Amino acid sequence: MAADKAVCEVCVIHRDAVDRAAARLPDRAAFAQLGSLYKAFADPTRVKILWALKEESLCVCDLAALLNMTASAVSHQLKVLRLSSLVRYERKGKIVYYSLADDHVTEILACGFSHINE
Amino acid sequence: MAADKAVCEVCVIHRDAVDRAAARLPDRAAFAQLGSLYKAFADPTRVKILWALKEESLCVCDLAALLNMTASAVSHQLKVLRLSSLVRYERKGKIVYYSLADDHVTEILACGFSHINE
DNA sequence: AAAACAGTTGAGCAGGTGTTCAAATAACGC
DNA sequence: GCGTTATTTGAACACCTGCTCAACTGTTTT
Repeated sequence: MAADKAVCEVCVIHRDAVDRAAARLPDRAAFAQLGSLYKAFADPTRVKILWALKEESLCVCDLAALLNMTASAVSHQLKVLRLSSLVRYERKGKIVYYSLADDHVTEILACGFSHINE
Repeated sequence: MAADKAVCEVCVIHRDAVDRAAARLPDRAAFAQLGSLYKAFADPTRVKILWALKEESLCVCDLAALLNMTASAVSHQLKVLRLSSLVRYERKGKIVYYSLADDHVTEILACGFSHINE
């Protein structure tokens, strides 16, 4: 909490409220994780991919055809989703099947969807 | 669905699965909205701001002190949150108080937090 | 082995993002 | 009015993102 820069220390209006807020804030790492998690959802292409995988597994070519994109572009986005642990994959011969990693993904999609439909 | 580009039409592996997925996908606009919504959450600074506002309203200076940032930087991020309708504000004299726009915001934060803590 | 196919990867590039800095706006006190 | 304080805004800048293209893994088939 040691502010080394000349931020706004003089003009803190509500010291007590700031202290209470500071007390209930999770640690720095949690916010980085939360930001990364939402960032993985923060692109229409990736949301489409996740939505498409809600009911059944699909391979990269299927997703490319569904989204009318190149397999390369889809693969790049799948890598992002893989690194965020939002999807899992299973290789069967030449074909790689992707599916959602867990129910949290569906849950977060549902959260967002209900918000934009309010 | 008319693919005008030479995407991957030849190599669609599971035509029926792709058709089913296409049938249950919301329209294009919904994905743009969903992407924008998650994008507003997709930054540690903004997540901190939202988290700080969960319990009580705070002014810009309070947030700047809490996050150890300049009021300008905080104001820029508050503008993003305002445009996404995630926060509301109320002016009282010189001071502008910010608070969360509705319960959906808290809900989406909770969704994400429970995911990273699994 | 070679060709064909599904998928991945890295470089490159246009476009977007987050902070800083300086200037502008808005409300209060003198 | 003038100065001070709280907040907003726009330009500038470094950094990050998402797509394309070409090259590369694997795996199957011939």
